[in-house]
Amino acid sequence: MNFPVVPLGKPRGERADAARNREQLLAAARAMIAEHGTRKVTMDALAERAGLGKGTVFRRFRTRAGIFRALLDEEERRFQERVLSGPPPLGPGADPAQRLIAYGRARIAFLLEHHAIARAALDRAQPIPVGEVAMTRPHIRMLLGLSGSRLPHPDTLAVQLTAALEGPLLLYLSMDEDAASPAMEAAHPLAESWQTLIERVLQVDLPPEEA
Amino acid sequence: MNFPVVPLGKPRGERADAARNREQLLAAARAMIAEHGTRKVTMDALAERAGLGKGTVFRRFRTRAGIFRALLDEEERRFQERVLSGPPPLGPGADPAQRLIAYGRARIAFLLEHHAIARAALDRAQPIPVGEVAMTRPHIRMLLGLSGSRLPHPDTLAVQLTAALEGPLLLYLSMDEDAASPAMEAAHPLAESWQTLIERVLQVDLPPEEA
DNA sequence: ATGTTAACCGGGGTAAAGTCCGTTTCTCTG
DNA sequence: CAGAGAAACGGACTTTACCCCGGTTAACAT
Repeated sequence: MNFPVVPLGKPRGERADAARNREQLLAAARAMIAEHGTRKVTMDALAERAGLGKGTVFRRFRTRAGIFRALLDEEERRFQERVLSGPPPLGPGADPAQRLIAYGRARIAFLLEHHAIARAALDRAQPIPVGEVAMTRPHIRMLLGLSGSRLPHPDTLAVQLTAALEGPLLLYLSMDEDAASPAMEAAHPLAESWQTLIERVLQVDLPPEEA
Repeated sequence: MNFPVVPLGKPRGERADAARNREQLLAAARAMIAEHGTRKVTMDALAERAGLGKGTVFRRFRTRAGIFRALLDEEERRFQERVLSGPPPLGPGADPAQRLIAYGRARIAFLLEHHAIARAALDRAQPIPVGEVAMTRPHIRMLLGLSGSRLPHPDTLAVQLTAALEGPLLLYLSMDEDAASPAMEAAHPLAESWQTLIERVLQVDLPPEEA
């Protein structure tokens, strides 16, 4: 009697065909976005392009926003790695204030780069499942805690700082579709302003040390 | 050769029937929201309830979100009046820091009260037309200017503070549909936290003077 | 190998947003 | 008051997100 593969632990592994199809769908979505922007990524078109049925697309991603969330998740994982184990000041090692500032800069760049996808990943039906696609709030929360600054409601403040960082790019800034050079112009003041915000909230005063 | 109608001046006043119908539509929408929540306000149902055709609904409001924007605009106007000409510290008269804090408190209460409509007014197709439905950003911008605090990028900072104030309620907090008592619980720390934010950004320190 | 089962596949079906265009209604002028 | 022109109306039409269900297939145990 030989032991079966993976006796338990996971309820069940993803089936091989399913995995293959998911890759095909994500690849097709990426291609369609590159060609025509997010607007043209319809469920029918995506299914046809990937050579699959419509039902399959919905089983994999639940909703249209889900596709973009999945796409974003990949990038997000890379980003998260840089934050969790990359070099300081983004990664561990620097002091909390500097890490917050560095995080803000990096996050703004990230959101700018994936702006179209990030917006399409929003689903007005449900609020953003904080901490799933977004690591921002818990990370900010942690750094606030490490900072040693006495803050009355750090959890709530973390929510508000998260909104201050991501909201402008998700909600308020226009920048529709093109946004190549105007993006860079918008990024700079946002990052500067974020630094000011952090310095004042943590009551530190770092000299402007740019790269 | 006689001159055509309305040489110039106004493009044209709104036609009487149009005005009447708009009122009917808004009233119907309000009733439907009160009865079944925003989810059940569909364009077809709204048209039927108001005794009008669907085309009419779309001409008036362009999009589904437009209905809720219109609804919100009315409340917003009332709110705006309190801010622009009401008693201090919300209205003019108090010092900028206190007004910012008061504005935040009032705004949080406002968004809490109209949470469902505000969320339904979001349109992921277009970003928020800043300054149209929302007076928040310009108001914050003005008060930052009046505060005398030297801030590097006040315009951008105003955007971020706006997001910090409105984002949590629009984007991140769940609170779906019911939110009567949990709402009040959520409101308090948000307001406290907003006060901290402002105090630190403006580098003032107001003693906790509660009502 | 092979039976069992749970997950997957596909495509046709529904509901709701948004568009079009022929028809009706208003309003202004003479 | 009559008539012209502009604006508003209405509802059928199109598009698209999302559901459903019968048939199929991969994974596992024996």
